[in-house]
Amino acid sequence: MSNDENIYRQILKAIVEHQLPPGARLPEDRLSEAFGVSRTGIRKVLQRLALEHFVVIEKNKGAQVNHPSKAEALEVLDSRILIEPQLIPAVLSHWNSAQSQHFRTMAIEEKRAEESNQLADSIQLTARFHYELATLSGNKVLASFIEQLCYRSSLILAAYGTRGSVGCDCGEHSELLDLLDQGNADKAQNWMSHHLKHIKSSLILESKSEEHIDFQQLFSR
Amino acid sequence: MSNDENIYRQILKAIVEHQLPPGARLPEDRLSEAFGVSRTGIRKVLQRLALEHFVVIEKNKGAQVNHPSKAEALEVLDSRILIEPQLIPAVLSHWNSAQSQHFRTMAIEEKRAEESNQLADSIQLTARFHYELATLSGNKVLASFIEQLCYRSSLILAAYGTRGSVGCDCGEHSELLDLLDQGNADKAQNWMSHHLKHIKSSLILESKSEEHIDFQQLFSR
DNA sequence: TCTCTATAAATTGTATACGATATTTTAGTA
DNA sequence: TACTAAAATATCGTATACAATTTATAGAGA
Repeated sequence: MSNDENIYRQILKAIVEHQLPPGARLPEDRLSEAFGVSRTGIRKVLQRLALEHFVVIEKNKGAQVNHPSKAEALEVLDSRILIEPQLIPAVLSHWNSAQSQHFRTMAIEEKRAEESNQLADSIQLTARFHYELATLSGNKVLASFIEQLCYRSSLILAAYGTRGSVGCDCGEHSELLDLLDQGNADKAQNWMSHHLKHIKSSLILESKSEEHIDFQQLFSR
Repeated sequence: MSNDENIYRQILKAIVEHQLPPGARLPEDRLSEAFGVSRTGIRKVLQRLALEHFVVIEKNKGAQVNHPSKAEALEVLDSRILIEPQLIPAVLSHWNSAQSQHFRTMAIEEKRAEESNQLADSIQLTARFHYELATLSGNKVLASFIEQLCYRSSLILAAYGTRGSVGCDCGEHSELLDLLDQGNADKAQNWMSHHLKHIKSSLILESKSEEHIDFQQLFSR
């Protein structure tokens, strides 16, 4: 793996695992010092992260971890709701016992991580489950888009998630695997749809002081 | 618009309008000279274009216009087939006579450009029609993904399109507008699906010497 | 004439330099 | 003390420099 790619992944990991919270600043000097490369290399990965919406770069102000707007949060989830269930038929056409076994293992690890409050692992595994499932559809273009949306979802949960529930309370991923093992496309599709809608509806999007605080109104009597 | 953005759009335009054909090399010096900025700025936009799959950067070899593989071509079209028809209901919910008028105008310009063999304009307008329609769905995340897929489709047509047919022979975009004006979601959805499948099936993906030539087999008797 | 090799040219990768902009600190004044 | 202004500091944007690598060229030998 190239050095750039390595740096990219480390920073992305820190963001999606909530080590770098939304709004955290990412000064180029500090990062270049930390990774032992010049600012040139750091700028490259920051620009990539910006294109992928993980950080926001403001001219002459540098990069900070993106704090997704409510609208963005909903759009990301809606996108997944639109796409992921539709991938199920293609996934089923590649489904076999080896695949099943692989995903079972992942689901178990995931559950274990969640139960033992291993936040970082839990987040990673949840995203990977959805991403690898999308990969099984055979369409790499869509799969990598879904991958991005999964990671963005992790960031969204950092901003709007209910504390503790990283993934979903609505049952386990293993339920989906049961349906896939049965070859039941319709039910699997429905399950996926409900699953994502449940995550969406679990977001706390109320007040949360979106960007602008109206002091005029706040202090009027 | 920032200067970077300006350079980015100019190069992207040249690629999707087939002025820079698949495989064309993009040396940093020439570009920096042409745009009157240092290589630093050029590298930035080349890296962006690479992330978006419009160019391919090979270590120590620089950038060249991407020559999409057959698999990539099919995956891009399949992605559009999966998503774009699904957006119709949301589009319809925002549909009104002003929108209709706007798209009618675009469709007419598009037809005119195609009839008078204005390749570049024709390509741009075709992509814009689909992109702006996606935007009307209200989901910016999906819309910008569709935008990218539309531009990638232009590049794919440069590589695998039948000469002349930039967009679609299967009727006009105005047909879709009729269905939208009627508020017929099902038919509009079907139309979109058929439209994209038609474009997909019009690609010439035969022999075309994909990457590796097997001389062993070629000269065996 | 062809092929191989050595040299030269072109091109990219990365670091550094320096001016521009933003942020913080400090000093001064009401 | 509170507020403003100015200086100092931090940080970014862009150009340039130089080493590393690839590509093109030229010449020698078969």
